[in-house]
Amino acid sequence: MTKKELILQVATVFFSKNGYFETPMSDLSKKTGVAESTIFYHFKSKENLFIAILERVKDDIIKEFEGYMTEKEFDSGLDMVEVAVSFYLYLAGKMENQFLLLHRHYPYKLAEINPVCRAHLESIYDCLVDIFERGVLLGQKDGSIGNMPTRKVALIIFSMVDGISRFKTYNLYDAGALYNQLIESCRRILKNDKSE
Amino acid sequence: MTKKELILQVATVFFSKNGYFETPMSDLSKKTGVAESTIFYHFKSKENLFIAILERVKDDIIKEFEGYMTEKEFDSGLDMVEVAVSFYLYLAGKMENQFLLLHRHYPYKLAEINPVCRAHLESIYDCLVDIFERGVLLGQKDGSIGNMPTRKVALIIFSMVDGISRFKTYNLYDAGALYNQLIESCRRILKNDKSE
DNA sequence: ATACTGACTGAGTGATCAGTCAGTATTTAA
DNA sequence: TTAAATACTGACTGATCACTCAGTCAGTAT
Repeated sequence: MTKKELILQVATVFFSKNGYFETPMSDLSKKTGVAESTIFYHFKSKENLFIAILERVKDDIIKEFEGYMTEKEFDSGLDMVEVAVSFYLYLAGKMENQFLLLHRHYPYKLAEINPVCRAHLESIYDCLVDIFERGVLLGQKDGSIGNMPTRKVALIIFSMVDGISRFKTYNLYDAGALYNQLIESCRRILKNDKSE
Repeated sequence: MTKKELILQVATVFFSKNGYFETPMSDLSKKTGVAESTIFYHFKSKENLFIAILERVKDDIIKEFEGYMTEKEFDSGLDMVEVAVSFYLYLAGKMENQFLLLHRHYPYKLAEINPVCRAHLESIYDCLVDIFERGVLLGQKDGSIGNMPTRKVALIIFSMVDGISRFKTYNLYDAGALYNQLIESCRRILKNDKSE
C-alpha cells in the first residue's frame, strides 16, 4: 500500500471516530509512521485531506448501493424499497466509519463555504433518496404502493432509516431490535389502500 | 442580566452555530465583553461550561414539552401523537440553537467519558420518547392506534420526526414542505386495522 | 556521468489555545 | 467603618496546532 493510501485510510478512521478538529495531524503521523510533512506533501492542507476522504466515501457508498440495487431483481416496487431499507442498515454497519463521518456536523459546516464538499454531500444524498424514489415510482406502477408524492415519501422513508442507523452511531438505542418494526412501518406508510 | 447568565446565552449560540472545538474562549470573551478569566471563574473549565449549557437545554426542552403536553387535551391517543410530532417540529424551530447543539456529535462523544453529560442526554431523549409512547399507549386503549410494540413504534416515530428536523439543520431539504406527508405517514404507521 | 524528478523528512515557526494567578473592584454583613 | 467574601480582570504561560522549508534520497531519462 502506498503511503498516500495509508494516510487516507487512517485519517478516515480518525476523522470519523474522533472528529476533524479533535484529530491533530501529529496523530495521523504517529499512527501511519509517515512524517507529518509527507501528509502535507500529498494533500496540501488538512481541509484538502478531508475533501479527499469525503470523495472516496461518496464513491464507495454510491458504488455499493447502485451495484447492489441494479443487479438485484424485485418482486414489486414495495419490495424494492424494503430491500433498499435493509441494505442501507447493512451498509451503515459494514461501512461504519464512512457513515459516521456523514453523521458528524463538520462536513455540512464545511459545505457552506466549500462547494466541492457540498457537491460530494449532495451526490451522496441524491443517490440514496433517488433509489428510494425509484422504488416508490415502480411500486406505484405495479400497484404495490399507493398514490402519494414520490419524492416526499422517499425523503420520509430515508429520514426514518437514517434516524434509526443514527441511534446505533450515538449508542442511544439498539437499531437491530427496531428492524422488524421499521420494515412494518415502511409497509404501512407505502401501502396501497385503493386497490384490491 | 448577570455576567454568568450572559456567558451562558452567548456560549449556547456559539457552541451550537460554530461547534465546541471551533469556538475559542476568546470569542466568548469578545462577544460578551466579559474577561476570559471571568468565564473560568464562573465555570472552572470549558467542558464544565458546556455541561452547564446542556443542563439548561435539558431543563428548557423538558419544561416546554411537558408543559405543553400536560395542559392540552386530546381527542384520542393518535391525536396526542400527532400533536407531539407537530410540537416537536415547532420547538425545533423555536429553540433552534438548543436542538442544533443536540444534533452535533460533541455531546455524545463527551457522554462516553462524562457521566453527567450522559445523564442529561438520556433525560432529554427519555422525556421525548416517553411522550410519544404515552400517546401510543393512550391510542391503544381508546382504539385509535393498533396493537403494536409501544416503545419500538415510539422510537420509530421519534427518529422520523428528528430526521426531518435535521434536514432543516443541515440545509438539505425543506422540512416544512414535508409536514403534511409526515403527519400522514404517522397516521398510517399507527392506524388500527382491526377495529371498525 | 549528469541532470532532473517525485517522494519524503526533521527541524523548525508563528499563531492560537485553555487555563492560571496575583491583584483589584464591588458587594455584603457585622 | 471595617473586614470578609465574592466578582472580576489583565498579563501571563506552556502546550499544541497547522503548516513551511531546506534539503536528502532513490529512481530514471539523457
